[in-house]
Amino acid sequence: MALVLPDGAVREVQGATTAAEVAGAIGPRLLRDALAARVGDRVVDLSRRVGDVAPAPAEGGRCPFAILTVRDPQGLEVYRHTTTHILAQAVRRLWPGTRLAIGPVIEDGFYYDMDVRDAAGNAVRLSAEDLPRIEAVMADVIREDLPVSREVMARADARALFEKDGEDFKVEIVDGLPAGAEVTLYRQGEFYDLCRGPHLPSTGRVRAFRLLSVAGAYWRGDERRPMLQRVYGTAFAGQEELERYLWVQEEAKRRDHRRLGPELGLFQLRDEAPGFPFWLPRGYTLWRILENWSRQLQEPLGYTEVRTPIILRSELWERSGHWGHYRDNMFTMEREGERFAVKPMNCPAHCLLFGSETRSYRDLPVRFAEYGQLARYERSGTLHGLLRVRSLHQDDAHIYCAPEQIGAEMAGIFGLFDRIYGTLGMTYEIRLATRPEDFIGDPEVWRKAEEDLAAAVGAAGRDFALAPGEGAFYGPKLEFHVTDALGRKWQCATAQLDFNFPERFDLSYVGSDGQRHRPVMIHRAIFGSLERFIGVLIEHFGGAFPAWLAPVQALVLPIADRHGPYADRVAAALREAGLRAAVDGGGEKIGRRIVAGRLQKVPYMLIAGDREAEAGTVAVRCRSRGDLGPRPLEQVVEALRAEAASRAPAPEGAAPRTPAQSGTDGG
RNA sequence: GCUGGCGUAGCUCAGUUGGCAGAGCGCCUGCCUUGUAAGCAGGGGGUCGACGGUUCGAGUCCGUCCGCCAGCUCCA
Repeated sequence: MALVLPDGAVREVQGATTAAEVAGAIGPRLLRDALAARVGDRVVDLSRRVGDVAPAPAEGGRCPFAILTVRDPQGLEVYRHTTTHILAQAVRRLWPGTRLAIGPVIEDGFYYDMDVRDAAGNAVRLSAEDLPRIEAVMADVIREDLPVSREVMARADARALFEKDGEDFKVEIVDGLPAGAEVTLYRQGEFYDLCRGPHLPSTGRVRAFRLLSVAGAYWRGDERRPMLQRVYGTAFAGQEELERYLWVQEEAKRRDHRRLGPELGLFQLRDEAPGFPFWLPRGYTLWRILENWSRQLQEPLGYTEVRTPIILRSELWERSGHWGHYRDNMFTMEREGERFAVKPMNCPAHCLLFGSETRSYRDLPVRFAEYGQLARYERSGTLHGLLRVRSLHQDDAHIYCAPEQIGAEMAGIFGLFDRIYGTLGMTYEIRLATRPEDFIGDPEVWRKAEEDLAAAVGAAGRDFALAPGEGAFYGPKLEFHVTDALGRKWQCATAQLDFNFPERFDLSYVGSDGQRHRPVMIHRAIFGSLERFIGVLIEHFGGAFPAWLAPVQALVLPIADRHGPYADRVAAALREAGLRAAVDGGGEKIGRRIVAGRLQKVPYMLIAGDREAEAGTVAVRCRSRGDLGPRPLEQVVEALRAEAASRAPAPEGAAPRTPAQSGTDGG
């Protein structure tokens, strides 16, 4: 058969040749680095014979083939997967009564869920202090360089084996495998595990790993089933990559918006109102800047802003379907024998507004924007700073349009997304979330909506991943997952196509043919919720906002008391130009007040002493570049005004400087 | 919501076998009148998350509740 290598070269081999032999034939160095192989689109062990794993039509035909190393994402996955087995093996060596559940690879690492028990069968509670011990045993396993072998078993034999071992979870997994599935076992030394594979050729290939944490996790995610212990870990190609990853984790902790927010005077989270943030003047300044920016971008595009009631009668929610499909997430109340609910979404109210007058095709699209407050009940355990709250304000809009206008509207929405995320220096990935189990409407209509959304993404020249079953109950969603400066992903923006609400609210417009037609509805939010978005921005910028976003853009520091009046004049001149300025005239020495300003991450400090007051200048100190020396006041005001107006990124950029970066490849 | 951990001054945290509630930073006052990463001195500040119990005596032990953190689950 003919293998087509990634560089396009074709290699003729016998079907009985193993992937490892192919690697060896290509080069000894490749064989040394080889972790697994990709044959067709299957990732397989190096020990597999290519003829056994090639896709069926490959008989005599051409089959794509690649040797995977730790540099390939799929190779790294195999590498981490074997590391999970090494983890399980180590835990077993320490606590022989341990029963294993599942140990998958996840983004950036892996975990293994286990019921840890000692030889006598007593449950063992792991803590962070146990991790180094486990790591030491894992290092032993790696040092022993145990060959990893794959065995195909009859389902009944596998079941019997795990039953004999008391591995109840594995038995349950075997029983749940689909009828025709091949049951495979992977062995390394004394350890074996039910596993689909593939795996590294031997345990000695793992170079750098670290166990990160231990936490409880329910078997199969079901709180009625046993709580297992989940050990999280990660593995990288080498020590340097591992260190870099750990550094990013540390940096993420330093940037935690729950710490920075109160520290920078942005918001408070208080016991008095769990999930409902309190916004302080500086945080609310940031909020208003974002909200007004959003308005400013949307008004020219024909959006009209509305405001609808926060509490509405249950009949509305019954009509929209929320009562049946979203009630668990709503705050409800009863008065005079009637049920009410705080709105968790604006769409039903907007539908009432759309339907309140006769609409002509000439009026379409109608675009209602709203920044009003929503409330969603979230279970107490899910609350998390600003990223998961019960009070949220979306930069929401509902577009009512004719079916043939969907493409153009979606293009307009993509334009807004690019404008906003581009300005903030964030990229995004798109996921198409399709029909959930609990849905309203006609499956055929759903299918059409999903197709339309996919087409819209294609028309924008973008790619998407599928998120099956994760759509809203009324329609499929495009989710925009933005990547922040630390490479973490957050779901913020969303665009949803909805044929159901127009139906339920019997919405119509009069077409050019004089007939009534059903409009299509697009739900969309760009920031998502202001709360979450500000939380993400705080972590993205580490609190060091670019000048246009900074709640205080310039802090004026008089050297001595006698410079107070001049400092006030400087601040007044800045405010006159629409800039946000504050004066720190406290009795501390200048060095002390500079430290305070730095801790508040103010972009510019303007120092005013005798020389400056005399010459009408200020000594400019920039957050990233330090002391820039004296500049004429008018020049400083103008430069700062221009910087803010352009929404320029912070001079130092949002990307963190890492120990691994020498400054040449800063992202 | 579930499992585990935690809750002491505005913040970060000490507080021994149950025996007079502490430190650093911040805050206030005074001195200094300040020149680019923390000047000196003094002072105020606590229902030890809430409620109940055990005890001569509870920050400390027990119970219930509330909140926070991690994970599960869920999602903007």
